[in-house]
Amino acid sequence: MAAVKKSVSVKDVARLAGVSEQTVSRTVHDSPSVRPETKERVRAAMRELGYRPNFAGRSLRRGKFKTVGVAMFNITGTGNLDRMEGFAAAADKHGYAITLTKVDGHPYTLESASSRMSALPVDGMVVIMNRMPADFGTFEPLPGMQTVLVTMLEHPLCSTVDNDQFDCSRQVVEYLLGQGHKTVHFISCPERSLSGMQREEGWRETLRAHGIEPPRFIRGDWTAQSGYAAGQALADDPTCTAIYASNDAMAYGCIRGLESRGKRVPEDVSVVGVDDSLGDIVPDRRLTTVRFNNKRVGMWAVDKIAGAEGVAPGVEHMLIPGVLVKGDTVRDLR
Amino acid sequence: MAAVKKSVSVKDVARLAGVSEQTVSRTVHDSPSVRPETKERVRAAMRELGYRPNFAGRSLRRGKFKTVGVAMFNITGTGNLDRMEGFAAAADKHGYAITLTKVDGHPYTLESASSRMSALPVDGMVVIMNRMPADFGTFEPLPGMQTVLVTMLEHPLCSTVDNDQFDCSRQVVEYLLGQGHKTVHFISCPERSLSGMQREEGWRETLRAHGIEPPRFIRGDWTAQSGYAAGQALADDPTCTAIYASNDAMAYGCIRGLESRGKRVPEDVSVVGVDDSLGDIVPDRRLTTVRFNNKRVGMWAVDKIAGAEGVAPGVEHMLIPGVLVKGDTVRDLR
DNA sequence: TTGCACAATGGCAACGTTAACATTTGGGCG
DNA sequence: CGCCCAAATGTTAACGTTGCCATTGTGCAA
Repeated sequence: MAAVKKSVSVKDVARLAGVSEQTVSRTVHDSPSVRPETKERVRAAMRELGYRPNFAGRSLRRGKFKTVGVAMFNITGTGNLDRMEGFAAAADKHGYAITLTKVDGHPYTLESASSRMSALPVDGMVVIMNRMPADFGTFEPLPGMQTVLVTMLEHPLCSTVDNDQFDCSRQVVEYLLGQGHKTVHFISCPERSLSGMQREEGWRETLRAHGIEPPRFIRGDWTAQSGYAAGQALADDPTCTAIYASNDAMAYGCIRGLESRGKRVPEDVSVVGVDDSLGDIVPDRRLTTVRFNNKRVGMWAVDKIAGAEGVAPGVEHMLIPGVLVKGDTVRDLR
Repeated sequence: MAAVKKSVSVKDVARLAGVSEQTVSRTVHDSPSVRPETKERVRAAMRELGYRPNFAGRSLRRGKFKTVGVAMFNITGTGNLDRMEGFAAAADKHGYAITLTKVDGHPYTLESASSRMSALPVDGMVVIMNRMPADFGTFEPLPGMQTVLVTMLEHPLCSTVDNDQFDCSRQVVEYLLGQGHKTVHFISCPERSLSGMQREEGWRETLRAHGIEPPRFIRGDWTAQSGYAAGQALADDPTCTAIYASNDAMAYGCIRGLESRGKRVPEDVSVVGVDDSLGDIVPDRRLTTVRFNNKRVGMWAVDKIAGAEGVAPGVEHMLIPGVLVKGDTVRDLR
């Protein structure tokens, strides 16, 4: 029969097995200094009572939680699922767990994420930044709580990791220029998006680095509808032979918008997106796009915390490049 | 200066503020029986030392963790992000946190999810089931650990919650029949998917309930490519005036496949999908589809655990219906 | 036979917090 | 002036685990 007591402790197991609490503890940790037959007796007692180690007692004793906290201002967001996959994979590897917390974005500060985490059982924390927190410059992580920010911006006190948005734009623009296009038009995104702004900057800077003055760009809102409108607007521009859209949805919308005005892709205009999110959704085309490795971003963040294991860890900044995936929406003009 | 000691405890604060540890504890919990000026003195000490309550000590004392564990076999999956949004929202409401764990799917058993959670600081757990676990019938939740399964199947010992997949198909089929279609063709999904199988069953049963023998259906693989092939195959079938696809990607692929064979949607054939996932991705169409409320599914699961608060909670089964979203891909034949 | 090394196990204390109970203090009232 | 009550604060113990050190038992060499 199961025990009546709420929770079974080492003490109960010890009593039943006729050994000391210490021997039970040693058995739990499979210490070599317990005789096999004793171990078996203890294990039998554990099974009979349904013993499972109490996390609180254990971490109180050890002073470690073996858990990494993840603070998100928005749970729903492109790439978050892959990042979580990375968090979970890295945590698993180190025997850690992940504690997830939604942080209210009013105000949008690192401080609010940090204080939200402070009373939770975590050894370190990861903050996913979508926008620019008001206190980014002045924020100090909690003492003893290693804090990793998921952002392309560098922080003096916190390690950071993110997709390399700037490099993403560089790859796209240089690829298109390499195909003989004289310039690259751009469909941007809402200004509040940090990663989008970095893509925009990468586009502009790369063109300039090749001596090309960036043309006027269109600001979309991430949706295919806005890409569609942009495509229609750009269809009449004779200088426009290549379009780079901030994400795949806008790129696809743009293609349809161009087609609605009689332009063909890629024969008349080349189009490139970002995210590689349409592979299973658009059946008759293979969009040229950039695939990020968000899982790796997530793994890096958790590795940084769980892998440190007491070593005083320095602040590091990691950028993970995306991969250009060539589809059938770009034409070689050469 | 910050303290040199690793962690600051109530004892340190008490010493600095010149009060007892108990008074510090009372201040932390804002007890009315501490004089305001004393409280202020204690708070000043806490600030100076950078005190933050130790989770392990607290839950050891209380015997509660205020945390719900979520076990997933696959992190990446349609709707998981929305479900997590729901988990986090409900947890927040009750002052709980969420601990996320990836469970190895070999073997794919509830037991492995359960034992993975058993040593973590959680008061209850949620398991997201994508497939049928080998031990579904025999599984017993850990004593004292309330377990909620996210699945449409009912379990004798665990509460369950999920989208109502059966009702989803019923809504779609009855809507199409109501528009005057004589039958509804179906594009299914891989057999291992529980929710997909339930959609298939709902399609079949609803047709039969209307005295219609279900036509042969095509098994897709969730991708637009498979939907495209299905659309091409169905284009030549004169009895096919309405197609119901197991998800939006296949529905969209199907539309393009039909169009590639000269059929127009909805003039010649009506098409309906499931998930409402293409709203921001397909610019020039509004697919008729079913929108599920995964956030509500997630909230229900966590509410069930965090809202119970010691009350011995009965086993409940909850199905959350989706909403049919009417787009422009269905024609009224009447 | 004694001494010694080593294997196996036990006793104790401490981690940080807080519920329950105990004590002190001050004020009002007869 | 003494009594009692309530407000404010203090003391103690316990939650479950495990590191450290002590103790016991066993076999072997001297």
